[in-house]
Amino acid sequence: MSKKENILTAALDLFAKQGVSASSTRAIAQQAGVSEGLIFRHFANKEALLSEVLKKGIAQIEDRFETVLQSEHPKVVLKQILSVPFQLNQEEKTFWRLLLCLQWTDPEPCQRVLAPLKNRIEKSFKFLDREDPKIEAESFLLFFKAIISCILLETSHNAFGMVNTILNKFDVL
Amino acid sequence: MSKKENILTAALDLFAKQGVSASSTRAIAQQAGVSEGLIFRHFANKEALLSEVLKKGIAQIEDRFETVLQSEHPKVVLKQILSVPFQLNQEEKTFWRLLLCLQWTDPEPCQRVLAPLKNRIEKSFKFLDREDPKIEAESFLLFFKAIISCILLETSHNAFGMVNTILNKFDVL
Amino acid sequence: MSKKENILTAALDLFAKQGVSASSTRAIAQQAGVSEGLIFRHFANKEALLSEVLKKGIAQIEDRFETVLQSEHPKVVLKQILSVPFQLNQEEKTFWRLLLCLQWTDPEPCQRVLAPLKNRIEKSFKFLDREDPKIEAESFLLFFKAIISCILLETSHNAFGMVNTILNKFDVL
Amino acid sequence: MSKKENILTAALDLFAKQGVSASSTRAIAQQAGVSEGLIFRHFANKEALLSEVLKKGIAQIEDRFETVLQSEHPKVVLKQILSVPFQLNQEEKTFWRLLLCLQWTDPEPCQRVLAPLKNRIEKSFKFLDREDPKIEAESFLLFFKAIISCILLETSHNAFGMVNTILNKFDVL
DNA sequence: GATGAATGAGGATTCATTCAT
DNA sequence: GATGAATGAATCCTCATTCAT
Repeated sequence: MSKKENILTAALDLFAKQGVSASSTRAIAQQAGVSEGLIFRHFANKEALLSEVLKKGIAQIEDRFETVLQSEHPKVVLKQILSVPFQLNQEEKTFWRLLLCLQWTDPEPCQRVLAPLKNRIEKSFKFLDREDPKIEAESFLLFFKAIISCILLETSHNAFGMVNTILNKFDVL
Repeated sequence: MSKKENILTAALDLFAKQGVSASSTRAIAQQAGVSEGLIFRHFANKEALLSEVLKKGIAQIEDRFETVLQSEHPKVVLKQILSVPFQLNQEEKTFWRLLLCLQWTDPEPCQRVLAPLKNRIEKSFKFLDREDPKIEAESFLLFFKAIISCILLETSHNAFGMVNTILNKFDVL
Repeated sequence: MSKKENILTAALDLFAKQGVSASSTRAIAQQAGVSEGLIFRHFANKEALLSEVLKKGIAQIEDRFETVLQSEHPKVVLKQILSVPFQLNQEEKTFWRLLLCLQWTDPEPCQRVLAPLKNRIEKSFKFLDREDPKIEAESFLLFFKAIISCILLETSHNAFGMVNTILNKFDVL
Repeated sequence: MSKKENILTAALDLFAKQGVSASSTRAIAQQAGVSEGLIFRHFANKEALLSEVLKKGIAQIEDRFETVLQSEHPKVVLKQILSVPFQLNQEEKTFWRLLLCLQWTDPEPCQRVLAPLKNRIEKSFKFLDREDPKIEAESFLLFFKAIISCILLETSHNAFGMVNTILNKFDVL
């Protein structure tokens, strides 16, 4: 792994764990095993570093969805979506944590990630001829975000049970 | 309003808007119209200030729930709970934002606030003789949090519609 | 004890223990059981407080010497002088500590206290017809200071033995 | 001279002149011709800076004694020891001032420096078959400290005369 | 006489960032 | 590409001191 990648990884990790402004460039450099100066050779400033972290993470998330959302069957798609939170690897989890934590300061990245998903969900509910597919979709997406939060925060022991309950209530099983 | 209260208000505001570590005591003092030193005459340090902000906010939230959860009717209770996000005044909104933003660093305060609510929800679903009231309750609570997030982040234009959808799906209308 | 005296006592104590600049007026007020503002009602500022502490302590020391230096016999006088370090009460010890600690910043108070003593010692050695009474006196005074330091710092277990050795060497037994 | 050494020199100087807590890091930086931040890149904190100042100074003092205490003759050794205060260069003087000033807050460094000296003195008096070499040694050491203080504080015009008087009284000429 | 709220300057320390090498 | 020394502004916090009560 190149040093630049080390920096990106360390930054993601610390940003997600402690928040952006609580993560000093010094701490990032240390965790990356790199001199502090090097950060600024690769990235114009801390903000640019955050941008690259986000860019990289968003790409990863889009990959994940691409592999998962290949079915044409609307119910399968919806089930697949709610299975995503259980398939995340460590890096993806960390990145989602960053997205969700960051949204209170800057909601844009999180929305950017969720926008295509929302379209896809809405399309699925339209396919299923629901009365109000827009609201169904919004609610479903809300739950998607909530389940990820729940898993990342380890709020519940039974996230999987909740997903089934919800799928049932949304009648997509 | 006493200067101490000014400080608490300004701190809540900035903490919620920018996060705790991005809110300098100087900025808090400025917004409170107070000298920076005064903060540390009233609070041992920034952390203690945060603690008091949380304490005050939690008390307010508990008040809100107390007035709202007086019905004995389980369905009424559940409906009332999901109506809370729409009744919040500005200060309550700000405090919820702080709680939800903070949970990624320190989940305890948010959990402390939600714990009694969860019990109440579970009791309601038991009353309603649901098959698995625990999971129902957890899912319902998840939505509660999600709806508040949604309102605070202004993610959707139709939070109210979603609440109705959810209430419907949970069969509590 | 009046509050003003409380302040003086607390100030002496802290000044002697931690040095003047390391002793905050807040700490002094606390230890005196008094509000911080009161210090500045009784003393113009911290420096004036120090002055009064010194004034009071110097008076005490002068009292001590007055009672001790009444003999006309030169050898008795010299022995009496070296007995003083063993007769100090707690407050006097504390004040000597302040004097000796302070002398590295401001040697004047210590010198003011020792000047009359030096004259007395010199007179005694003149009485004893020593060859160079001035030097004898200076050396003797040096020992006096050193013995007090030694007792206050608890550097030796046998300060008393040292005094006898010295008295012997100065041939005043 | 490297900037780190500049800082150490400036710190020694100010610590010795004004005491540790009265010497601000800003003042140290100014006198060292260096930014305040640099102090904390080289030393963890003010206390660590003091530690290094002490470490460096103690090494210098040990050097001084090593070159001076080479004789086997006990009387020569004792004379040499009392000659040390007159041979100190400016930096050594400053450091002794720090040691002696500091001992009222933290006696350890001064004792650490004097401990080996005390042993050496005691050994010398044993060689000379004195009745009570331990007490002789302690008294002699007391005088050594006192003479240094006297020179640093410029209390007397005739420190040299005193040393001869004492050497005489201790019968080591 | 006494308090406690209040201040603004200054305390140590950390920050993001630059630069010579 | 990579380092580590260096900076100055900003951090949280403490200081001596003032003032209304």
